[in-house]
Amino acid sequence: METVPELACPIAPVVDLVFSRWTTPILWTLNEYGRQRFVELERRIGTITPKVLTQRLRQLERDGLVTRTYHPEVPPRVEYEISELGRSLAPIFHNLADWSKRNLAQVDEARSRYDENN
Amino acid sequence: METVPELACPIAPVVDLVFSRWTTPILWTLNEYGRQRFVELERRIGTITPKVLTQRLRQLERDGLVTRTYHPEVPPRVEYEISELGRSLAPIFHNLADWSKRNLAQVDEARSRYDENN
DNA sequence: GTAGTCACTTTCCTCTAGGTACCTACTAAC
DNA sequence: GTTAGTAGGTACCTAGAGGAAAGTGACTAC
Repeated sequence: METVPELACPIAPVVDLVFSRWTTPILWTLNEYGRQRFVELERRIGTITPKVLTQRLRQLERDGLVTRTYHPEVPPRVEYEISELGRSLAPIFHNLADWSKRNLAQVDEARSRYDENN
Repeated sequence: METVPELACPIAPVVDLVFSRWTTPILWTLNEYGRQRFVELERRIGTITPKVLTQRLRQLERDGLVTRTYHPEVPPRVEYEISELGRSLAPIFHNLADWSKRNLAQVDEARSRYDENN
């Protein structure tokens, strides 16, 4: 009998790692469009603020899912790339996209049904 | 060029659905231990409060991932069960557990390396 | 007549993630 | 000399999620 929530659910740590706020769009974009600069990420994701993007990128770098390359030029140039470890998540992302395609409509139906009956 | 974050990342909706706070432990527990009552869930998950458990269960029921059965007895008895739609997520959970087993150590190593170099 | 069980509900409170806005150094270009 | 551009950093503020604690209703057992 464990009181620690991590042990009640073995995937809790990886969920924290991969599916915390903003990390999915960042990893997805890096995986989809390859190595790119800070502003490119910012524009592609669209609604993220630079402060939060920096925070999340630092965290992902620390976790070894993203590689940061700093070029000391003027103006400065920094490139972000998904690491090999990060790329190993691609099949899971693919599975999720697949599940989404197949079942998201059922979720919408369930919601409509639930809302009709209050 | 889309500014909507959902379109920048096709799996954003399913991430919101499945990996928002507390939903993973709940779904995992229901999938692992089968149909069970409110208090059983509460005890197994351990640190969740009744208020939040109710909220999350309602949401999962609305999304069609969980089935709720109310028995009008005294004291009242309510049973929760994972739905077929919910069960279709099991392979994804399995993949995550698998990835976790294989790669979580590398994440720890990456963190140690990062923290050493400040 | 009081305590206990269950599945919540309600009220109040805290805490922190995230947003806004502004600042930084450095140089080129106008 | 001022404007632009990059990759952030910093200070301040707010909304909302979530926790704590107590209440509820209906019945039973003691």
